[in-house]
Amino acid sequence: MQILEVAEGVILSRPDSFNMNQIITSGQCFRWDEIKTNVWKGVAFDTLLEIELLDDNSYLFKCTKETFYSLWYDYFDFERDYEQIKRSVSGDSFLEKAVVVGDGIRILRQDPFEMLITFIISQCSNIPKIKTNVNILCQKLGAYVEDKHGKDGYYLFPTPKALAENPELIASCGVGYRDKYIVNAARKVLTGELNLDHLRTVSREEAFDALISLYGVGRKVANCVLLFGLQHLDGFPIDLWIKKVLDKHYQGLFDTSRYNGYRGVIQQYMFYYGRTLGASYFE
DNA sequence: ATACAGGACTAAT
DNA sequence: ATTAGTCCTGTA
Repeated sequence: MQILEVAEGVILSRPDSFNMNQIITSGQCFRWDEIKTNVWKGVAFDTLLEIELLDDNSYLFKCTKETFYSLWYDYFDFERDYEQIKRSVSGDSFLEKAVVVGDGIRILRQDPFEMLITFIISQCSNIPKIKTNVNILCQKLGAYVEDKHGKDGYYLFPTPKALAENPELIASCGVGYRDKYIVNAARKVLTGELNLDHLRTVSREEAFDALISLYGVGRKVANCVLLFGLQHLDGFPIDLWIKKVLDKHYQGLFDTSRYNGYRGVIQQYMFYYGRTLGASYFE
Protein backbone atom coordinates (compact mmCIF):
# COMPACT_ATOMS: atom_id res chain seq x y z
CA MET A 1 0.00 0.00 0.00
CA GLN A 2 1.35 3.37 -1.01
CA ILE A 3 1.13 6.08 1.63
CA LEU A 4 1.84 9.71 0.71
CA GLU A 5 2.20 12.72 2.98
CA VAL A 6 0.62 15.94 1.74
CA ALA A 7 -0.21 19.30 3.31
CA GLU A 8 -3.84 18.36 4.10
CA GLY A 9 -2.98 15.01 5.62
CA VAL A 10 -2.04 11.53 4.55
CA ILE A 11 -3.10 9.90 1.30
CA LEU A 12 -3.64 6.21 0.67
CA SER A 13 -3.00 5.96 -3.02
CA ARG A 14 -5.72 3.90 -4.71
CA PRO A 15 -5.61 1.22 -2.01
CA ASP A 16 -6.67 -2.38 -2.44
CA SER A 17 -8.66 -3.85 0.44
CA PHE A 18 -9.82 -0.53 1.81
CA ASN A 19 -13.34 0.74 1.25
CA MET A 20 -14.81 3.08 3.85
CA ASN A 21 -18.37 2.46 2.80
CA GLN A 22 -17.99 -1.29 3.18
CA ILE A 23 -16.13 -0.98 6.46
CA ILE A 24 -18.68 1.22 8.20
CA THR A 25 -21.70 -0.69 6.90
CA SER A 26 -20.32 -4.07 7.92
CA GLY A 27 -21.81 -3.79 11.38
CA GLN A 28 -18.62 -3.57 13.38
CA CYS A 29 -18.61 0.15 14.23
CA PHE A 30 -21.32 2.66 15.08
CA ARG A 31 -19.58 6.01 15.36
CA TRP A 32 -18.79 6.73 11.72
CA ASP A 33 -21.04 8.73 9.41
CA GLU A 34 -20.86 9.78 5.80
CA ILE A 35 -21.33 13.51 6.45
CA LYS A 36 -21.43 14.33 2.75
CA THR A 37 -20.78 12.35 -0.40
CA ASN A 38 -17.46 10.55 -0.09
CA VAL A 39 -16.56 12.22 3.22
CA TRP A 40 -16.70 10.26 6.46
CA LYS A 41 -16.29 11.42 10.02
CA GLY A 42 -15.76 9.30 13.08
CA VAL A 43 -14.37 9.16 16.59
CA ALA A 44 -12.10 6.42 17.85
CA PHE A 45 -10.47 6.34 21.28
CA ASP A 46 -10.03 10.08 21.97
CA THR A 47 -9.59 11.29 18.41
CA LEU A 48 -11.79 12.65 15.64
CA LEU A 49 -10.98 11.96 12.01
CA GLU A 50 -12.30 12.94 8.60
CA ILE A 51 -11.59 10.79 5.59
CA GLU A 52 -12.32 11.79 2.00
CA LEU A 53 -12.46 9.64 -1.10
CA LEU A 54 -10.77 11.62 -3.88
CA ASP A 55 -11.56 11.59 -7.59
CA ASP A 56 -8.74 9.18 -8.40
CA ASN A 57 -10.00 6.64 -5.80
CA SER A 58 -7.34 7.57 -3.30
CA TYR A 59 -8.32 8.24 0.32
CA LEU A 60 -7.28 11.39 2.13
CA PHE A 61 -6.93 11.03 5.91
CA LYS A 62 -7.17 14.55 7.34
CA CYS A 63 -4.64 14.19 10.13
CA THR A 64 -0.93 14.54 10.73
CA LYS A 65 1.34 11.72 9.69
CA GLU A 66 2.22 11.26 13.37
CA THR A 67 -1.41 10.64 14.26
CA PHE A 68 -1.83 8.47 11.21
CA TYR A 69 0.94 6.14 12.23
CA SER A 70 0.39 6.21 15.98
CA LEU A 71 -3.36 5.66 15.84
CA TRP A 72 -5.10 5.13 12.49
CA TYR A 73 -2.60 2.73 11.00
CA ASP A 74 -3.38 0.27 13.77
CA TYR A 75 -7.07 1.13 13.99
CA PHE A 76 -7.60 0.27 10.33
CA ASP A 77 -5.45 -2.83 10.63
CA PHE A 78 -3.16 -1.77 7.78
CA GLU A 79 -0.48 -4.20 8.83
CA ARG A 80 -2.62 -7.19 7.90
CA ASP A 81 -2.50 -8.62 4.38
CA TYR A 82 -6.13 -8.83 3.33
CA GLU A 83 -5.18 -9.70 -0.24
CA GLN A 84 -3.71 -12.94 0.99
CA ILE A 85 -6.79 -13.64 3.10
CA LYS A 86 -9.05 -13.12 0.09
CA ARG A 87 -6.96 -15.47 -2.04
CA SER A 88 -7.24 -18.14 0.64
CA VAL A 89 -10.95 -18.71 0.02
CA SER A 90 -10.21 -20.08 -3.43
CA GLY A 91 -12.39 -23.07 -4.23
CA ASP A 92 -15.30 -21.96 -2.04
CA SER A 93 -17.73 -20.51 -4.55
CA PHE A 94 -19.78 -18.54 -2.03
CA LEU A 95 -16.80 -16.95 -0.34
CA GLU A 96 -15.16 -16.24 -3.68
CA LYS A 97 -18.12 -14.00 -4.48
CA ALA A 98 -18.20 -12.58 -0.96
CA VAL A 99 -14.61 -11.33 -1.11
CA VAL A 100 -15.30 -9.60 -4.41
CA VAL A 101 -18.47 -7.88 -3.19
CA GLY A 102 -16.82 -6.92 0.11
CA ASP A 103 -13.29 -6.50 -1.24
CA GLY A 104 -12.53 -3.43 0.91
CA ILE A 105 -13.64 -4.75 4.29
CA ARG A 106 -11.18 -4.64 7.14
CA ILE A 107 -11.53 -5.55 10.81
CA LEU A 108 -11.16 -2.38 12.85
CA ARG A 109 -9.09 -2.50 16.01
CA GLN A 110 -11.41 -0.65 18.32
CA ASP A 111 -11.48 0.13 22.01
CA PRO A 112 -12.46 -3.05 23.89
CA PHE A 113 -14.62 -1.32 26.50
CA GLU A 114 -16.52 0.56 23.81
CA MET A 115 -17.05 -2.73 21.95
CA LEU A 116 -18.30 -4.47 25.08
CA ILE A 117 -20.91 -1.82 25.85
CA THR A 118 -21.86 -1.25 22.21
CA PHE A 119 -22.49 -4.91 21.50
CA ILE A 120 -24.45 -5.30 24.72
CA ILE A 121 -26.64 -2.52 23.33
CA SER A 122 -26.78 -4.27 19.93
CA GLN A 123 -28.63 -7.32 21.15
CA CYS A 124 -32.04 -7.70 19.59
CA SER A 125 -31.67 -4.33 17.90
CA ASN A 126 -30.70 -2.88 14.53
CA ILE A 127 -27.95 -0.65 13.24
CA PRO A 128 -29.80 2.71 13.13
CA LYS A 129 -31.13 2.18 16.63
CA ILE A 130 -27.75 1.08 17.97
CA LYS A 131 -26.16 4.20 16.52
CA THR A 132 -28.81 6.39 18.10
CA ASN A 133 -28.38 4.73 21.49
CA VAL A 134 -24.58 5.00 21.39
CA ASN A 135 -24.66 8.64 20.31
CA ILE A 136 -27.03 9.57 23.13
CA LEU A 137 -24.85 7.66 25.57
CA CYS A 138 -21.77 9.57 24.43
CA GLN A 139 -23.54 12.93 24.63
CA LYS A 140 -24.90 12.31 28.10
CA LEU A 141 -21.93 10.57 29.66
CA GLY A 142 -18.88 11.06 27.46
CA ALA A 143 -16.27 13.80 27.73
CA TYR A 144 -16.67 16.71 25.34
CA VAL A 145 -13.60 17.57 23.31
CA GLU A 146 -13.30 21.01 21.77
CA ASP A 147 -11.38 21.12 18.56
CA LYS A 148 -8.68 23.74 18.06
CA HIS A 149 -11.02 26.26 16.46
CA GLY A 150 -13.53 26.14 19.27
CA LYS A 151 -16.24 24.60 17.15
CA ASP A 152 -17.01 21.21 15.73
CA GLY A 153 -16.37 19.54 19.05
CA TYR A 154 -17.16 15.90 19.67
CA TYR A 155 -17.96 13.47 22.46
CA LEU A 156 -15.82 10.55 23.53
CA PHE A 157 -17.23 7.19 24.43
CA PRO A 158 -17.99 7.18 28.18
CA THR A 159 -15.42 5.78 30.58
CA PRO A 160 -16.18 2.76 32.79
CA LYS A 161 -16.38 5.13 35.75
CA ALA A 162 -18.94 7.38 34.08
CA LEU A 163 -21.16 4.44 33.18
CA ALA A 164 -20.78 2.69 36.53
CA GLU A 165 -21.75 5.80 38.48
CA ASN A 166 -24.73 6.99 36.42
CA PRO A 167 -27.21 4.14 36.08
CA GLU A 168 -30.18 6.52 35.93
CA LEU A 169 -28.69 8.40 32.97
CA ILE A 170 -28.07 5.14 31.11
CA ALA A 171 -31.70 4.19 31.55
CA SER A 172 -32.63 7.44 29.78
CA CYS A 173 -30.61 6.61 26.67
CA GLY A 174 -33.25 4.35 25.16
CA VAL A 175 -31.31 1.14 25.74
CA GLY A 176 -34.26 -0.49 27.47
CA TYR A 177 -33.68 -3.62 29.52
CA ARG A 178 -30.00 -3.59 28.60
CA ASP A 179 -29.30 -0.74 31.05
CA LYS A 180 -28.56 -3.09 33.92
CA TYR A 181 -26.17 -5.12 31.75
CA ILE A 182 -24.26 -1.94 30.91
CA VAL A 183 -23.98 -0.79 34.51
CA ASN A 184 -22.86 -4.22 35.65
CA ALA A 185 -20.20 -4.52 32.94
CA ALA A 186 -18.90 -1.01 33.62
CA ARG A 187 -18.62 -1.76 37.33
CA LYS A 188 -16.69 -4.97 36.69
CA VAL A 189 -14.24 -3.09 34.48
CA LEU A 190 -13.96 -0.19 36.91
CA THR A 191 -13.10 -2.43 39.85
CA GLY A 192 -10.64 -4.41 37.79
CA GLU A 193 -12.61 -7.61 38.20
CA LEU A 194 -12.66 -7.67 34.41
CA ASN A 195 -9.37 -6.56 32.88
CA LEU A 196 -9.91 -6.05 29.16
CA ASP A 197 -6.27 -5.25 28.42
CA HIS A 198 -5.32 -8.52 30.02
CA LEU A 199 -7.83 -10.41 27.89
CA ARG A 200 -5.96 -9.27 24.82
CA THR A 201 -2.95 -11.28 25.94
CA VAL A 202 -4.64 -14.54 26.94
CA SER A 203 -6.07 -17.29 24.76
CA ARG A 204 -9.31 -16.69 22.91
CA GLU A 205 -11.02 -19.39 24.97
CA GLU A 206 -10.00 -17.78 28.25
CA ALA A 207 -11.05 -14.32 27.06
CA PHE A 208 -14.35 -15.73 25.80
CA ASP A 209 -15.11 -17.37 29.15
CA ALA A 210 -14.36 -14.15 31.01
CA LEU A 211 -16.70 -12.18 28.74
CA ILE A 212 -19.67 -14.53 28.86
CA SER A 213 -19.44 -14.63 32.64
CA LEU A 214 -20.82 -11.08 32.52
CA TYR A 215 -24.54 -10.68 33.08
CA GLY A 216 -26.19 -10.00 29.74
CA VAL A 217 -23.23 -11.10 27.61
CA GLY A 218 -23.66 -14.29 25.61
CA ARG A 219 -21.75 -16.01 22.82
CA LYS A 220 -22.67 -13.60 20.07
CA VAL A 221 -21.72 -10.43 21.97
CA ALA A 222 -18.59 -12.04 23.41
CA ASN A 223 -17.36 -13.03 19.95
CA CYS A 224 -17.95 -9.50 18.66
CA VAL A 225 -15.87 -8.07 21.50
CA LEU A 226 -13.13 -10.61 20.83
CA LEU A 227 -13.06 -9.81 17.14
CA PHE A 228 -13.49 -6.05 17.06
CA GLY A 229 -11.97 -5.04 20.39
CA LEU A 230 -9.41 -7.60 21.45
CA GLN A 231 -7.77 -8.63 18.18
CA HIS A 232 -8.74 -12.24 18.68
CA LEU A 233 -9.28 -12.69 14.95
CA ASP A 234 -10.63 -16.19 15.39
CA GLY A 235 -13.80 -14.84 17.01
CA PHE A 236 -16.67 -16.03 14.83
CA PRO A 237 -19.93 -14.34 15.87
CA ILE A 238 -22.93 -16.22 14.55
CA ASP A 239 -25.85 -13.90 14.11
CA LEU A 240 -28.97 -13.90 12.00
CA TRP A 241 -27.19 -13.32 8.69
CA ILE A 242 -24.41 -15.79 9.31
CA LYS A 243 -27.03 -18.37 10.26
CA LYS A 244 -28.83 -17.79 6.97
CA VAL A 245 -25.62 -18.20 4.99
CA LEU A 246 -24.51 -21.30 6.85
CA ASP A 247 -27.91 -22.94 6.47
CA LYS A 248 -28.23 -22.23 2.77
CA HIS A 249 -24.70 -22.79 1.52
CA TYR A 250 -23.03 -25.06 4.04
CA GLN A 251 -25.88 -27.25 5.33
CA GLY A 252 -25.32 -25.58 8.69
CA LEU A 253 -21.82 -27.03 8.94
CA PHE A 254 -19.05 -24.64 8.05
CA ASP A 255 -15.55 -25.95 8.61
CA THR A 256 -13.60 -22.97 9.90
CA SER A 257 -10.36 -24.86 10.52
CA ARG A 258 -9.13 -23.90 7.08
CA TYR A 259 -9.13 -20.28 8.22
CA ASN A 260 -7.46 -20.68 11.59
CA GLY A 261 -6.01 -17.42 12.77
CA TYR A 262 -8.42 -15.20 10.87
CA ARG A 263 -11.81 -16.90 10.97
CA GLY A 264 -13.43 -13.64 12.07
CA VAL A 265 -12.33 -11.92 8.87
CA ILE A 266 -14.02 -14.64 6.85
CA GLN A 267 -17.11 -14.17 8.98
CA GLN A 268 -17.13 -10.49 8.12
CA TYR A 269 -17.04 -11.11 4.36
CA MET A 270 -19.80 -13.67 4.82
CA PHE A 271 -21.92 -11.28 6.85
CA TYR A 272 -21.50 -8.39 4.46
CA TYR A 273 -22.29 -10.43 1.37
CA GLY A 274 -25.24 -12.10 3.08
CA ARG A 275 -26.74 -8.71 3.85
CA THR A 276 -26.28 -7.42 0.31
CA LEU A 277 -28.14 -10.49 -0.95
CA GLY A 278 -31.08 -9.58 1.29
CA ALA A 279 -33.56 -11.66 3.20
CA SER A 280 -35.55 -12.69 0.13
CA TYR A 281 -32.53 -14.50 -1.28
CA PHE A 282 -32.55 -16.90 1.65
CA GLU A 283 -36.24 -17.81 1.50
C1' DA B 1 -51.92 -2.66 15.53
C1' DT B 2 -48.84 -6.44 16.62
C1' DA B 3 -44.70 -8.23 15.09
C1' DC B 4 -40.02 -7.83 14.63
C1' DA B 5 -34.98 -6.42 15.14
C1' DG B 6 -27.29 -8.23 14.37
C1' DG B 7 -29.51 -11.79 22.22
C1' DA B 8 -29.54 -13.35 26.79
C1' DC B 9 -31.73 -14.88 30.95
C1' DT B 10 -34.57 -18.00 33.34
C1' DA B 11 -37.32 -21.78 34.09
C1' DA B 12 -39.06 -25.47 32.35
C1' DT B 13 -38.59 -30.14 29.82
C1' DA C 1 -29.15 -30.31 25.34
C1' DT C 2 -33.30 -27.74 23.62
C1' DT C 3 -37.14 -24.76 23.92
C1' DA C 4 -40.73 -21.06 25.28
C1' DG C 5 -41.60 -16.79 27.61
C1' DT C 6 -39.75 -12.47 28.99
C1' DC C 7 -37.12 -8.28 28.78
C1' DC C 8 -37.22 -2.18 26.57
C1' DT C 9 -37.94 0.45 22.55
C1' DG C 10 -38.13 2.30 17.81
C1' DT C 11 -39.83 1.12 13.48
C1' DA C 12 -43.09 -0.60 9.88
